Amino acid sequence: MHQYVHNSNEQLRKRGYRLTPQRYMILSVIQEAGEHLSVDQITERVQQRNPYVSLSTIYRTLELLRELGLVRENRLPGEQPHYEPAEGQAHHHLVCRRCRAIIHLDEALLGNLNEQLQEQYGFHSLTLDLVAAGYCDTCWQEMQKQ
Amino acid sequence: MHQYVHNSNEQLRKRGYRLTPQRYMILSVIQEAGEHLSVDQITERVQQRNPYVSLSTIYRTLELLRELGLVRENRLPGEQPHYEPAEGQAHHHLVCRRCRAIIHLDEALLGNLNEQLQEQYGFHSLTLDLVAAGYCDTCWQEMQKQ
DNA sequence: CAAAGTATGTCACTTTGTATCATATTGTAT
DNA sequence: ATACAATATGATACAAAGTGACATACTTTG
Repeated sequence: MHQYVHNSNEQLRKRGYRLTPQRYMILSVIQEAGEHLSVDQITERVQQRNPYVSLSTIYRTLELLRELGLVRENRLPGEQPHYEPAEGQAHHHLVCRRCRAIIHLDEALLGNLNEQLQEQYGFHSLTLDLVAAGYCDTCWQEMQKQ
Repeated sequence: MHQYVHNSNEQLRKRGYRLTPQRYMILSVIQEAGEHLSVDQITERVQQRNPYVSLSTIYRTLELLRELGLVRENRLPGEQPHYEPAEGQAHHHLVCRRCRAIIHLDEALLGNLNEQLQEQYGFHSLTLDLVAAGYCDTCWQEMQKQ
């Protein structure tokens, strides 16, 4: 079992939940994808392994994993929600409001902001997601023409 | 006309759009609310002024204003999308994954990151939205007990 | 005024997400 | 090992959120 799934198992059990085959599949799918996945994509890939996993389970599981901080839920403006493993502490996106291009930014972008916020507000196990929305240069030029 | 709505009018016309009564009402409602509003709340308040404004128009308008960068669309995990005037350059939230409490953070939190990103990636009129998700101290304590 | 471009309202529809509940699985105590 | 409680799933129906198509209306321009 991969470290991420293994660790997820512990997190689940600590809170009285179980790592069922369905949850295992969902975690694996999210872990193995190199990119963030939509509910649709997750469903598709899970059902390739076992077509009888129900949509309810997928929604319930994603909600649970989100609450436990095991998956990160990205909700960029004008996009479906996407899910990815919450392995790092941060994941940042630069988005064009016009063409909707998405650029992933460096995790380390915000320095030690994480620790700062935890201290200042008494929060725990923080993850940071920055959404920077603007116009890419191409779209900007297009817009100026009009 | 308030400065924000006035400026929105210019932005719209520059791109060949009009500030119709419906758009004016929607902008005003968003501007006058001290907090960010859901589609529901916006609809309710707009229809108090004129009950014949249709839902389609509200969705279409929000999408347009978002694309023009006149309203900011916040999509926090486990929350409905919320809208607020995009007057400042940034708006940051600290969210508890368990009780879903939301704390608004200082606009200036990220320093000159805005300018940095614009230069580095050639983006224009950037707005930054940081979502910091974790557990508030109360929830954290609760969770440890189990 | 006429024509073109822009915007709205209505309604049907799709998509996305939720609630309920019977059934199944797992964990715990005896 | 068995019985019981707790947890999890699948199915179905349902609710909520959002979209598309199109006829009508309003503005702008000439």
